[in-house]
Amino acid sequence: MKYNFKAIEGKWQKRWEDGKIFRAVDGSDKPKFYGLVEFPYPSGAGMHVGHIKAYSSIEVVSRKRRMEGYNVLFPIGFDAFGLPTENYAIKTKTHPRIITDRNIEKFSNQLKRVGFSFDWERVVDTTDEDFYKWTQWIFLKMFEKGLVYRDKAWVNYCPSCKVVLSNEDSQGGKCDICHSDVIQKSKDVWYLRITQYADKLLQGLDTVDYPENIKQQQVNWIGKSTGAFVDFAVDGIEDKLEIYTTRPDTLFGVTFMVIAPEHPLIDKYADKIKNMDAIQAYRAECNKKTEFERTQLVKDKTGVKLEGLEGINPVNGKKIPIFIADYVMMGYGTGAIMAVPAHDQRDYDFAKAFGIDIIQVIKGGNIEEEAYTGDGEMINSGFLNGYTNKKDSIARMIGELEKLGIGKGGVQYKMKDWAFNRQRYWGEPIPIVHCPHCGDVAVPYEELPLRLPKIENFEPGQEGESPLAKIDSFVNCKCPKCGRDAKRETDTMPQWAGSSWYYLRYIDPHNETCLADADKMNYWMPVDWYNGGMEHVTRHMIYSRFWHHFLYDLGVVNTPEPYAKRSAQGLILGPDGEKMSKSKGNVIDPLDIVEEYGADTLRTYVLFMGDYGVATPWNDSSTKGCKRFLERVAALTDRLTDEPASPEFESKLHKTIRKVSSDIEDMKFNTAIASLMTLLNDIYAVGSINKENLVIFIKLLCPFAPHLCEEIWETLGGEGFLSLAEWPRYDEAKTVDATKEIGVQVNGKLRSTIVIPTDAGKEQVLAIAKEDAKVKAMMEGKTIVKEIYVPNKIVNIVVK
RNA sequence: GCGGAAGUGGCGGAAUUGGCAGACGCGCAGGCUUCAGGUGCCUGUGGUCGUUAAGAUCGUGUGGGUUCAAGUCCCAUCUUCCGCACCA
Repeated sequence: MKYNFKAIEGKWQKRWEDGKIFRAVDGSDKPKFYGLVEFPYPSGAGMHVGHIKAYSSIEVVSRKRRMEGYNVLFPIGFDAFGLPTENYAIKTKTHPRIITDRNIEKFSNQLKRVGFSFDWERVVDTTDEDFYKWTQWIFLKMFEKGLVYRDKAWVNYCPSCKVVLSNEDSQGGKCDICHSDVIQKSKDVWYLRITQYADKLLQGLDTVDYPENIKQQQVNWIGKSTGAFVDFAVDGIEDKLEIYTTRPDTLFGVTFMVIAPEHPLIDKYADKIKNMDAIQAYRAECNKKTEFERTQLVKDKTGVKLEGLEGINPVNGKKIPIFIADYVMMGYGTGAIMAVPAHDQRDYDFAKAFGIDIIQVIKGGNIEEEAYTGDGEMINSGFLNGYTNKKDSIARMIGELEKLGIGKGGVQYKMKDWAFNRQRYWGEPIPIVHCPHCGDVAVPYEELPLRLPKIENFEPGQEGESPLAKIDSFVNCKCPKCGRDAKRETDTMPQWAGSSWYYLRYIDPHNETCLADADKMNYWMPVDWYNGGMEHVTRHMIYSRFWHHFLYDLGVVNTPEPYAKRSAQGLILGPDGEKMSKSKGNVIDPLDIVEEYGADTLRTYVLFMGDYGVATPWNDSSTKGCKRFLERVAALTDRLTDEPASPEFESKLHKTIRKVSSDIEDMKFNTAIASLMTLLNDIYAVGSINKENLVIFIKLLCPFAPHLCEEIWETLGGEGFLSLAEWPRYDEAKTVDATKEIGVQVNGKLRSTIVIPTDAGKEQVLAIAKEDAKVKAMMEGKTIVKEIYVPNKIVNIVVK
C-alpha cells in the first residue's frame, strides 16, 4: 500500500467523529480511566507544537486504555477568559465573545486534524455562562464559608495592562502578561484565604503520585517554616514590637532589630522619632525600587537607624537599636525581625556595615569572617548555656517565652492569600453587591449566572477601574438583603478561576442543576493522570488543589485531591536549540507539518524526538525519518505471506509487545517507537509477514499513528475500528529464546562472545567459554584465579 | 545563596538499574535504481594505530576510589539547564 496520508487522515477523522467512538460512557461497568491535559487558551495564533507534545502523551495512554477495555474519559475544552483576547478586542473593536468563538473554532479544527481522540461532546468553555455560573457558585460558597475577604492593600499593579496582579503573576517585578515593570498601588482587593489550606495542600502531597521535583516545587511555593513570635518592648512607648524568627534559640545574641520601611510603628510614633526626615528620604528611595530590585541587591545592606526609639531584648533586658531597612519585607512574618549577626549572614553584613556588636552564642565557625549558621554548644546564653542541639534549645526557649507571656511558637508561609479581582471586562463577574446598609452581600444563588453585560467599549478607566464600572445598568441594583439601592462589584475574576475546577465540569458538562452530578463524580474522580507544563505546577495546580480541597470539605466531591498522578512534558525548542519565539523566527507551525508530512508523522515525531520530560530541539530531518518509517509500515501490506513466522521472529514480536506496553506506561515513548522501528527492520530483513502478526504490529503502532493503522486494518479486511480493537498481549514463553549470545571477559575486558543455551548451568557456560579460540589465547600460560558467571549476561575469567 | 535535574559519537538520544557503551532516528560516505535532481533500496559509519584485513588500544565533563566488572555506586571538582530567593 502506498502511503497517501492526505486521503487517509481526513477519511478516518470523519469516521471517528461520525461514529462517536471516543465518547466516554457514564456509569459503565468497565474500569474507568480519566486522562486529562491542560486545556488550551484559544489564542488567535492557533496551535503550537508544544500543544501537540503536551496532548500526545495522554492521547497515547488513553488510546491504549480503550484497547485494554477501559471506559476512557479524555476531554478537551478552552480556558478562554483572559487579557490577550481583551486587548485584541480593544485593538480591533470586536467583541471578545466573537473573537473567542472564532478562536475556539479554529483550535477545534486544528486539534481534529491531528486526530486526537477527545470526546467532543464534553467540550467546556470557561467563558460560557453555563460554565461560569458554577465558577461564581464556588466563589459564593467560599464567601459563605468565610474564605473570601476584602481589604485595602498595596498591590502589584501593572500600569500597562492597568490591572492588579497577584504575587504569582508578578514574579521578578515584571507583569506576567506584558512584562512591564510592576508598581505598588493602594487598591481594594478581594482575597481568597488559600493560606487556610496551606497545611492540607502540603499533607495532600503525600497521597498523590507526582514526580519528586514537582512536589518539591509545591512545597517551596507554600514555604512553610516553624519558629516563634516574640514581643520586644520598645523603650518609651506602650506598643510592643512583634517579630518572627525561626531561631529563637539565638535570642541572647540579638544586638539590633530591623523593621520594614512600611512598618506602621513608624508613622504611629513619628513624633518620637528624631530623624523622620532621614526615614522619609529612605522610604522614598525604597519606593522607587521595584520589588525585583529590592530582592536582587543582596550585598551592600542599606538602612537607617530610628533615633529616639530603642528595643529591649526580652531575655536580658539589653537596649538595642532599631533600624529600618528594605531587606525586611512587610509581607512576610510581622515585618520586623530580631537580628543576630553572629548567626545570620544578612544580619552579619548589616552589622558590619553599621558597626554593630556581634555576640556569638553558638560555638563554631569563625565569626571574624562570616556568620556561623551551624550547630554547636550554646554560650553567652543564660539558661541555654551548655545546650548543643538546636531543636532542644529552640523548644526550651519557646517554653520560657510562653511562661513569661512574651512569645509563642508559630508557623509562617511564604504563600500569601490569593488576590482574586481584576479590573477587566473579559472575566467572570464577581457576584457581590455593595449595599450602603448591609455591606458586601452575595448575589443569591438562584440569580446565577451573573452575566457579563454586552458592552461596546472594553477600555479600562483612567484609574484602572473595570470597564464594567461605566455600565450604569449593570452597576445599579437592589440589595438582595434589604432591597434598597446598591451597587454591584465591577471587578472580574482572574484567569486562574475557571481552570481551578474545569476538570469536574467535563464529568457532566451540560448539568443545569449542579456543577456536576455526584454519582458521576464518584465514578470518574479522581483524574487518573494529568499531564501539563512545568510552568503550571505551582500556580494552576496549587489553586485547583485548593478549590478541590474546599469542595471536598463542602461535601461536593468525594476525593480530597483532584489529580492522582501528574506528569510534565519538556519544551520543544526551535531548530536552533533556542526557545521558540516569533521574534527569533524559529517557530514551527504544527499545521505546516500536518500539511507536508501528515498528522501521524507529527504525532510520532513529537514523541520520538527525545526524552518526553526534557527540552529537545526540533529537527526537520528527523521528522522526515518518522515519515519514512510510516511509509515503510504502509508498504508491509505488499509483503504479506501465509507462512507462519519463525520462532526467532515470534520472540522478537512478543518482546516488542512487552516493551511498547511498558514503555507507554513509563512515558518512554521514544523507546517504544524505536522498538517498533527495530521490529520493522526485522520484518524487512525476513522479507515478509503474515496477517496475524501484522495486525499485532499495527495495534501497537495505533496509539501513535492511528490514521495509517486504521487504513491498514481496513485493507486487511478488519471489522470495525482498530482504535477499539483489543490491545495485544505478549506470551511470556515466547519471549524466552532457546539460546543467547553473551560476552566473555578475561580480566574484566571483553574478549569474545559465545552462544549458550538459555539458563545453562555455570559449569556448562564456562566450558563453552574456555573452548572459545580468543579466550583460549588470552588464557595461554596463565592460571585461573576466579570465574564469574552472571546468568544469561556475562562471563568473566580472572587469570594471573 | 538554597533546592532539583543533567553532562554519552557530527546531531537528537538508547543502555533491562553494576554485566557486550553508542539501540533507534538524523546526518555523512560508497554503491544500485534514475536522462537528471529528488525519492527508493543495499552497505558502511565513536577516536587512534594498522596498506585492506585480522587485530590492538583509548573512550560516557574532569580527578581519585570501591569492584572480577563502573555511563551506572562513593568522594572531590568543573560546566549547563530549571525552580526558589535579603522569607527572618
